[in-house]
Amino acid sequence: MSATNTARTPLARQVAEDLRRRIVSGEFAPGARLPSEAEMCEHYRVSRVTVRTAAKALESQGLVDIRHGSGMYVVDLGGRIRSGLQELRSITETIEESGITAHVRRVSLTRRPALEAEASRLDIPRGSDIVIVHREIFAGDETVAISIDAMPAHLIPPAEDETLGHASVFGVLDRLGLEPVRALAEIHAVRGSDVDIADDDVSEQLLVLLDQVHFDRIGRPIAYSKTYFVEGRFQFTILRTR
Amino acid sequence: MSATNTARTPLARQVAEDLRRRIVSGEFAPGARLPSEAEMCEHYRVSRVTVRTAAKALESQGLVDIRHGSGMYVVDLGGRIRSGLQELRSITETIEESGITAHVRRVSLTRRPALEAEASRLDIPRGSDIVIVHREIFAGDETVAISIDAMPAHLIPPAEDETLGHASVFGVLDRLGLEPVRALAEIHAVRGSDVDIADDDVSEQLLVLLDQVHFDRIGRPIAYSKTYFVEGRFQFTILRTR
DNA sequence: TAGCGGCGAGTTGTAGGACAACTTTGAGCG
DNA sequence: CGCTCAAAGTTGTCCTACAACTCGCCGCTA
Repeated sequence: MSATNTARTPLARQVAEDLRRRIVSGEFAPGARLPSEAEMCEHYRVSRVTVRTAAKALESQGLVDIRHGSGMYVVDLGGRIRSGLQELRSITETIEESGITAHVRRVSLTRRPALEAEASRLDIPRGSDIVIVHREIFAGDETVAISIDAMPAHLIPPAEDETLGHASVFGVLDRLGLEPVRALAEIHAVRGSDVDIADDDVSEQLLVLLDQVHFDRIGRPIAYSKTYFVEGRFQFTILRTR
Repeated sequence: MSATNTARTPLARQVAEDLRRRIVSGEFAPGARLPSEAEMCEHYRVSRVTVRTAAKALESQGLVDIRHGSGMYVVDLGGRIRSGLQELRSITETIEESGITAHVRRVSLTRRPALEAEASRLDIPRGSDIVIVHREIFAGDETVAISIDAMPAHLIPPAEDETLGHASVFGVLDRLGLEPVRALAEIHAVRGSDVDIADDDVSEQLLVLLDQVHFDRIGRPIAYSKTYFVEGRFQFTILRTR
């Protein structure tokens, strides 16, 4: 890393991401003290302001703890995972990180007019088309989750229909210049038998529904999704901070 | 607010909290541009470093959006709530904020030796005493949630037994100098009939279980709690950010 | 010798000024 | 009317300095 800002990503963000990578990679053990701000300035060849901005970002992510007069420490939550649902990343990615090797099967991809409720959630004219991707995520032969993703059709060129849904939906959105930066999620408990897309494997189970709307940087909704996790087969966590 | 730092809370934090208060109070509408950093410096009588630190904190809380060369804007999520579970605050407080006027009833307070699993979660010697508070939160005559809080008994002087659990447990912990700054939460879907503390009102319902461990600044577990939300009666949200 | 107190080095928090990078606006021109 | 571009405004980064806090070391004392 150098002080010359070749990319358009702010320096502080670059530093934060590298620091984050080094921490989760285990270069710094939980509870360990990180190098001082002065040392990091030398290492990254940036000013103290930049280092501090990066450090503060990691702190509010709950990754490190900054103590006045003492130093910066890697947060130790007793071996429990620290990357949780409060950080926006794809569901498949989240599941992978928990150590489960998951497979994704696209059940269907549909283009059809949006219902009233769908149009209102995506803030689009009622009756305009949306793209709906129905997927199943499983580990071995067990279903871990079922997901429904919906996006305004005008955002997705038909050429993408082939690829969309076989891997992360995020990847496709990124390629189209639609970067979701925020998502608002609700959580519900539902019976598998009450979910019409559930197959036999899950209809007897309880499900945790993660009901989300994704937004881009300027606050426009670009997708919504419903992810049904089969209770007990995959456990996500939420790190709450002050 | 003044530049003289009378309290021991850092200036940047004070500014962040006041700014936050002003935003949620509606002084700045969603989508509106906030005063520039320079203007805030004058208003709060602090340096730009402090203002920026506060602003960055609010940004990573998902409350504002800072755009290089343009300004700072209140995040607009289409009227949906923005204060979610990713921020650590008491459950009662969270419920109140959603507009529901909730009442708390303490069902019981018990001191007894910790079971194996409990001791391990709280990182205390097996068999040492813990304090268990069983509470019910309701709106009108409907049960909204049932909660179980457990803390190492040696942290709670018996004199507190009277008050503990009639309001927020956080308040008591604060007074004892035990400030929880992080919590790791798991979420489960459970049947009311499978929860032994459920009364008749909820035993027929589905419940969302929020299973948490609370930590202090240096990473010691100081409490764990299980909160059972009756599905459909109170909806919490999670704001996910990148 | 054990305990206490305080000094000092190291570290994070805040201040102020300067310039770079970026966005927005609007005046001027074809 | 639409385009270019200069200028003003705003956030990003750098530098230097000092305040506030933490922690270990060392000497003093009982």
